[in-house]
Formats: sequence, C-alpha cells, structure tokens
Amino acid sequence: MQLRFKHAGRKAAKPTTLKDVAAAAGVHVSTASRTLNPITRHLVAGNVALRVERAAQKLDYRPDLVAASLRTGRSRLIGVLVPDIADPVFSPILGGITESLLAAGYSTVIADVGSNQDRQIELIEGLMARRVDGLVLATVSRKDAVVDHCLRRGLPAVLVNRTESQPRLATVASDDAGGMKLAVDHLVALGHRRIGHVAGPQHVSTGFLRRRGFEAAVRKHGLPAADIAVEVASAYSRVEGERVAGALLDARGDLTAIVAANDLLALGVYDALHARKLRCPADISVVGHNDMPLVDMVAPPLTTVRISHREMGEEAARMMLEELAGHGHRERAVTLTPILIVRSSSRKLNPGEAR
Amino acid sequence: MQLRFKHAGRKAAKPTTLKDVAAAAGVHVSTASRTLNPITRHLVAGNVALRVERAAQKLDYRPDLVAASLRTGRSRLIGVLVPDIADPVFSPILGGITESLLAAGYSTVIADVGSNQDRQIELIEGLMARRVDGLVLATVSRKDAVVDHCLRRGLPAVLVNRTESQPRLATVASDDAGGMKLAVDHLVALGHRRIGHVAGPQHVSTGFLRRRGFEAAVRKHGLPAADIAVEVASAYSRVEGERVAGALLDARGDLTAIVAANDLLALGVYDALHARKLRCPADISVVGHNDMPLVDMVAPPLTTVRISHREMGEEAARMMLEELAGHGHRERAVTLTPILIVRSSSRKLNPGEAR
DNA sequence: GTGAAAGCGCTAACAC
DNA sequence: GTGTTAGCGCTTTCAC
Repeated sequence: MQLRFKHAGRKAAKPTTLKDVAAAAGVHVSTASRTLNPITRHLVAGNVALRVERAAQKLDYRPDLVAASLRTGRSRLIGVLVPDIADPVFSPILGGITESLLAAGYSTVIADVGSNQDRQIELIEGLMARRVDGLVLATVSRKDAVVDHCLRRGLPAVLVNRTESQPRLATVASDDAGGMKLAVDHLVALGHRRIGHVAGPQHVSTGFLRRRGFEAAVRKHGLPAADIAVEVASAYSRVEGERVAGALLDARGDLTAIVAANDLLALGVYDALHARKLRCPADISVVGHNDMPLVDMVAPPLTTVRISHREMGEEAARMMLEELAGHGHRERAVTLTPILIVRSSSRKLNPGEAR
Repeated sequence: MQLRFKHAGRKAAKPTTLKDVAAAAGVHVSTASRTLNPITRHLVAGNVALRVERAAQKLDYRPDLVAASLRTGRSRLIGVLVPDIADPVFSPILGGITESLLAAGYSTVIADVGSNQDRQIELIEGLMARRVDGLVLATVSRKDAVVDHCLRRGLPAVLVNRTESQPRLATVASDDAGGMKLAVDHLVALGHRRIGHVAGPQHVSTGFLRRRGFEAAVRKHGLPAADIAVEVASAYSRVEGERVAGALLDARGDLTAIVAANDLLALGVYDALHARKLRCPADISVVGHNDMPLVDMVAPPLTTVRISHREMGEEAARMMLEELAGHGHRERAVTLTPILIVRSSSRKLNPGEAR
C-alpha cells in the first residue's frame, strides 16, 4: 500500500528552554531553574516564583531531562533486565516495577537480554552509557557475572525473582522452598508417597531452591528416598517439561504424582502424560508453580503455587528507590510468601492405591 | 531480614571521557571524536586513528550518550506505548520491537500507559523531555488524541497492531477483517449458519474491523440477518467475554457457534458456556482470534486465528527506522496476513442439526 | 588532516 | 533572594 500524508515529515518546532522562560519572566535563568525545582523553590521570592511559573505555563515549558542529566550526573532512568520479555512471568513484574518507579519520577528502560552473560554485560554497558541510575536484574544466576560487574562499577542494583547463592545485593523473591513445601504437603495429605519432581535449571536460584525445598519437604514427611525421583530440566519450557517428565515416567512407572518447578514445565508434564495415554489426575497428579495466567483454564485446571509477581516488582522498585536515596542498607532481602491454589490436577489417592 | 554487604554503596569510579582518550593518544578531543564516529572516521589519518582507538580500548572508553544527545538533539531512544504490559498479546510485539531497534543501535523505553488518553499524553511529554527520537504506539483508538499530539509536535511515530480510521501515520497491523473471514468461512464450511459474534471494543480498530469483517463474511455467505447475532464487549477481558456471551446465549438459544474478537473473550465464552452447562464444541462451537499462548492447552483446545505478533513488532521497528532515516514515505501501511488454526473448539454440524 | 572554540540546556557553587 | 559564572561530555563549524 502506498500512501502519503500531509503531516508526515513536518518539522518540529524548537522547544522552549529555561532561558526563554527566564526572559519572559524578566529574571535570570538560575532563578527560573530554582523556581521550577521543587527542592530549591523556597529560595525564591513568592511573587518572582509566581511570575516564572506563569511564564513557564504560558510558554508550555518542558524541562530538558537530557541536559539536566548531563549536568547532575543522574538520569532518573532505571534499567530493567529480563531474560525473556515474552515469558508471562515477567509481565506483571515489569508492570509493578514501571508503575512504582514512574510514580517516583523515574522512567524505565527494559532490556530483553536473553541468558548469555557476556551479552548481558554488553547491554548493561549500553545502559550505563545512558547513565541509568540503577539496574533491576530479573536475570541473575546463582553466581552472576552481571552482579560482579555492577558491584565493580558501583552501579546500584536490585535483584528480583531470582537470588544469588551468596547474597551481595538487595533482593526480592518468593519463598521458593516454602512453595515446594506447600506442594508436597498437599500431595502427601492426599495420600501420595511416590512423588517425582521436574526440577528447573539448577544454575538459577528458583530451580535450585525449589528442588532443595522439594527434597526437604519430602524428607520431613519421612518418605523413603526410593519413593522419590528428581530429574532436572535444562530450561523453563514446555518442551523441556515434556522431555523430563517423559524420562521420569518411563523410569518410574510407580509414581502417582509429579511436582514441577514451574507451570510451563507442568504443562510439559501434561504433554508427556498425553503422549503416554496417562490421565491427570486419575493416573498422575500434577502440581505446578507460579499460577501463571490461564492455567486455571487448561485441562485439567492446574493445582499450583501462586506468587504475587506484581507485588514482587513493586517491592523491587521500592528497594531501588531506597538504594538511590542512600539508605539502601536497611532491608536487604524481602521474601514473599506463596500460597497454594488447589484446582483439579491433583486428587486424593484411595487407601492402598497404586499404579 | 537484616544484612549488610561490604560492597554496598561503593563509590563509582569516574568514567573515562573522550578528553582522557585524546590526551592518552596525544591528539585533540575533536580528533578523538572524529575517529570514534564511524561516519567521520575517514577524515582522520590512519595511523592517528589507530592510536586513538588503542587509547580508547586501553582506557575502556564508553561514549556518554547523554552528552551526545544534548549536543546532537538525537537520543537514539525510542518510546513504546502499550495499554497493558501484562496483556500477553503485547509481549511478543515488544520483543520484536526492542530486538530490531537494538540491532540498529536504538534503546527502547516501554511505557505502560493504560487507556486514558490524557494520561498517555502526559507520559509522552515525559518521553519527549528525554528527547526520544520517535514513538511506537500500540495504544491507538480509531481517532486518537495521542496521534494528534505527535503530529503537532512533529515527533516521528508508528502505529502497531491498531490503526486509526483515517490513516495519518505509518502503520503495521494484521488483516483483521480477513481474520474474521477465515473464522466465518471455517464455521460455514462445518455447516454452521446461526453464528454469534462477541465483538471487541468499537473504539479500537481491532474491535471495529473484526466486527465489520465478521458481518461482511456472513453476508458473503448469504446468511440471513436473523441467523446472526452481534454483541459488543466493552473490553478485551475474560469477564466481559463471559458477560457478553451470556447475553448472546440467553437471547438466542438457537446459535450453534460463536466467533470472539479475541482469545481472551473466547475464554470468557467458555466460562459462559460452563455456567449454562453447555458443552463446547458439542453444543456450541467457538473460534477465537490471536492464538495467544496456552490456548492450545485449554479445554477444549481453541480454534483461533493466528497473527504473528513478533513479526508485527519487527515490522514496526523497521518502519520507525525508515521514518528516522528520512525516507519514511515509502510504505505507509503494512498488513500482515493471519492464518486459521483449527483445534477442537469447532466441530462439524450434522446435516439438519440444531439446538 | 588536525586543532581551536563554541555551545547543546541545564544546575550549582559562589558572589553580592 | 538573585545574578554571575562555570562546566557536565560531546559534536561540529571554522581556521589553518
């Protein structure tokens, strides 16, 4: 389609500067600057301030944040690194972060950086070239080169969703081990004893801590090691879930339940069951983790562990703001408590029942 | 939890400036600048350039984009407005945009702006204060004040996913009417004649054009107006889908199929069917639109129209880059062709069958 | 081909 | 309280 528009390419009018405002108000630029900055507003006489404000209003003055950044060294810009913007887990986190930061006058640059740490550092350099005031990392592995980099460069940073194994930065995350305990307690209460775990990648905290949480919960219930089966997925994806669950099911025909490290893996478990003509929950109960959108509508509706991703984002923003305000040492780790959402993918085992 | 870290609050080292590089290379800043800018690189003698580059390398020099922006008036920053970052439709669009722009050296500021146009304009002003070079709008209504604003301010802008009724800006969107034709053709081929439509909000192009596309398709098949029922939802949400589908079903007990303007609405249709103890597809066939993640896993797997959101984002980025390069008048509207994905929510009607 | 100088728009020390 | 001055780090004329 070929079209033309009269407006297209129209030249932008040169915007009003502080100098224009000052001239219009008959004062010096610095006075205008002081007036328009809430912090220094009180330094200027009421009537003068009023004149400046009126002039600014009349000329539709908009401060140039780029110039202000150059002068002050601060940009009021926060970078956010996510491994995959299309992963539904990160949307609400991003929503929480951006909204909270915006309310405090900060803009957010979201970088979809994948999971290659060298590339991540390259991209961070780009953000630092823009003088971002801080970074929120939703990407970290348990020992993360990006964190090293931020520390070395003195760039304020906050971790969200994932933690390092040795905490070096302020972090907000869900209680991953606690979430698995909820899942295992639930299954044990339903009579399950031979339980498998489709673990997430072990180089990220969620995968690692959930596996450990699973193992601890299972031990707490005194289930013999022989009743338990754990297999690790190399990524949080449906295909990996299917592959790993398949391996688990083929090796251990006696399992009655599988706990997946997240919902995407759990859906992969569904796929594996389907491929083997096994029914859920009749043959195998499945529990996921995250309560991502729509898992209440899949067949069968998924029993899962809900964590408040949006709240996680809001909390991360709050921590970042504290960090920037200089009193960032108060609260270094916030742990959100997950809750169990029981739906139809887990069922009560009849006494003595086995496959 | 209270913790402290030795690294926390560590002072950032003052970064190397162009001046440092110039000094180290024994040349003037302007020469260093010329060397490091690919466009002006050829103006400087080979051996000198080499010296500068080595110095830059050695000092780990990173150009200050803020200073460059102030000087040039360009920021290599693009703003992207989405109505709701948590809506899974926008994730792949954002992924496509950010990746393509990044490859061209542009960063992306994503603004989650809701649907209040006054607020949107306020937020755009914030982006303009950061001197964004352009805006990608995934938010527009059929007559959009934000577009007025961009035009007036001379800010390059590209529309994605939604179009205005009178095209004033470069746009990339799916063939919405065509998508509905696919859906209706499919149902008619299966023997359906009494078909309902849960339409989306009519102030956005997707809702409007899909409804019109539905009506045109139905007319083309010569279905009498009495066989058709259209009801408009006030938002693309599951609850609205349920409400509107409920109204449709209660008023028209003879319908055998419903086409929803998007998948979220289609899932609402499922909810409404469920509440009325109607089965899909046994009693009512349902077709959605968008093929959003997981609709292949709901019960029953949803027949829907797939559009390539990621490609849409990539295309929008390409158009923006063209716009910025000055030859933005070549191709003003790109229409992506959707395809039908048949799953299990639509079934063939037996001859003469009715409810 | 390179250096000198000006200046983007703003803020903040200092002077009065 | 307000004006003066300097300068953030870079690019880009203009000289030579």
